[in-house]
Amino acid sequence: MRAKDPDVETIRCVFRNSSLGTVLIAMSDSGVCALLMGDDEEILANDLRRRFRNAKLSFQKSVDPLSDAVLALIDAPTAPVTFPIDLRGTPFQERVWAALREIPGGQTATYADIARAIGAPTATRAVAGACGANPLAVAIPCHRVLRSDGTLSGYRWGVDKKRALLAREGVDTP
DNA sequence: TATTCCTGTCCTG
DNA sequence: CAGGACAGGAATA
Repeated sequence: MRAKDPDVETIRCVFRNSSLGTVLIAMSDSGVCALLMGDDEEILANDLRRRFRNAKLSFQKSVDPLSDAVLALIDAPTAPVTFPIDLRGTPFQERVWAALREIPGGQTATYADIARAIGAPTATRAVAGACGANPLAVAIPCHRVLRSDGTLSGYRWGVDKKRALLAREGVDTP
C-alpha cells in the first residue's frame, strides 16, 4: 500500500513495432505523454526516465487500445490526432508545440516561422531546442519544420525518419 | 565568406 | 553557479 505515494504518479509504458521501427508509447491518466522512436529499447527507456524523473514507469506487455491509435497515426501522419494528449513542458515549449500543431498535414514551416508565430521572432534557435525536446513524435509534427533554406537540418530521432514522415505526407525533400 | 549576437534549455565542470 | 552546445537565422564587416 505504501507503494502508492500520492506524490508519485504512475505512467504506463509499452513498446510497439511501427512502420518506422520500435516506438515507446507512454500514457498517463490524462493521455499519451510520450512517443519515442528508436530501435534500442534500453535507450528509449532511459530517455523516458530522464523526462519523467518523478514518475513511476510501469512497463506492460498487454496492448492498450490507446497505443493502437498512436500506431495508426505513424502510418498516416496527416490524419487527425484521435487520442488524448498529456503535454508537459515549459511555457515557452508549450507555445512552440501549440504552434507546431497548427501546421497542416503535408505542409512545412521554418524555425523562423514558428518563432514569429509565438511572438519571439529572434528566438529561432530556442525554437529548434523546443522541437528537439518535443516528447510526442509525429503527434506534434516537429518533422514539418525545416530550415529557411529548405533543408531538413536535423531531427531528434534521425533525419532518415524525418524524411520518411515527410515523404509519407507527400512532401518532396532535397 | 566569416564573425557576432539573439534566445531557451540542458549538460558539464 | 558559470560556461558551452544545440535541429536557426539575421545583421555586420
